Amino acid sequence: MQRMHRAGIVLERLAQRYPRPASALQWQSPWELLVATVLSAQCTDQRVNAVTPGFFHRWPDPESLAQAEQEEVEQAIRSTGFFRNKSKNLLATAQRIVKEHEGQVPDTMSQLLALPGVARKTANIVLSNAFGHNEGIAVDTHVKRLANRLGLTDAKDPNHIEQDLMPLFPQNQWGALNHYLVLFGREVCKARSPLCSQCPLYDICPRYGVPS
DNA sequence: ATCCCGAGGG
DNA sequence: CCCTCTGGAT
Repeated sequence: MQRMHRAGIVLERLAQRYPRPASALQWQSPWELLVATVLSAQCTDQRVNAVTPGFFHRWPDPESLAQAEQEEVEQAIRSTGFFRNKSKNLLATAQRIVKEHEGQVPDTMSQLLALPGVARKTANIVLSNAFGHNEGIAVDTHVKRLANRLGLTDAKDPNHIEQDLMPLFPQNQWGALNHYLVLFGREVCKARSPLCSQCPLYDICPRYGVPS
């Protein structure tokens, strides 16, 4: 089966499984989505959701966070792990947004990548979900794993995987696509003991029924 | 012990 | 390509 055809089925079936890809859009602003995405690194969304209400009440926009002390940011996000890196980067990002983008989260790839702590995965999430720009596909550990299992790519480097995936999917609604892929990887095509018996893609998966 | 919706640096 | 950063859940 050709990869293009396989990708079409992936999109169609996952759209059925996740009919309302709104949870990535639960955030009120690009700023909230950016912060939540940064916090989600190596951390479950449950723990992210535990700290975001307090965070956004205290620092609702880049202007307010830009004036914070790193110490208080660390305390606020401690439970999400990597808190020193995350707080330093978020603080510097907020200050840069105030200084160079008039307090608004930028909406271009190059401007997002220039923010400390923001690489392609985070930039793609923000571009596709906050701004509706279909510039790239967000490749995290989940997407990396499932794309390989489904035979959509043989690459291991996330940037190569993204280049392999982009031509396979119609270049629209990538916000929803990014959401589907991450959810599916987390909930079904799990790293250990994947739920193949419940998988909507088992019949097109080269790995279905193949031991280990 | 091991893993989790990454990014930066060597 | 490798390593490090982190707490919390299991």
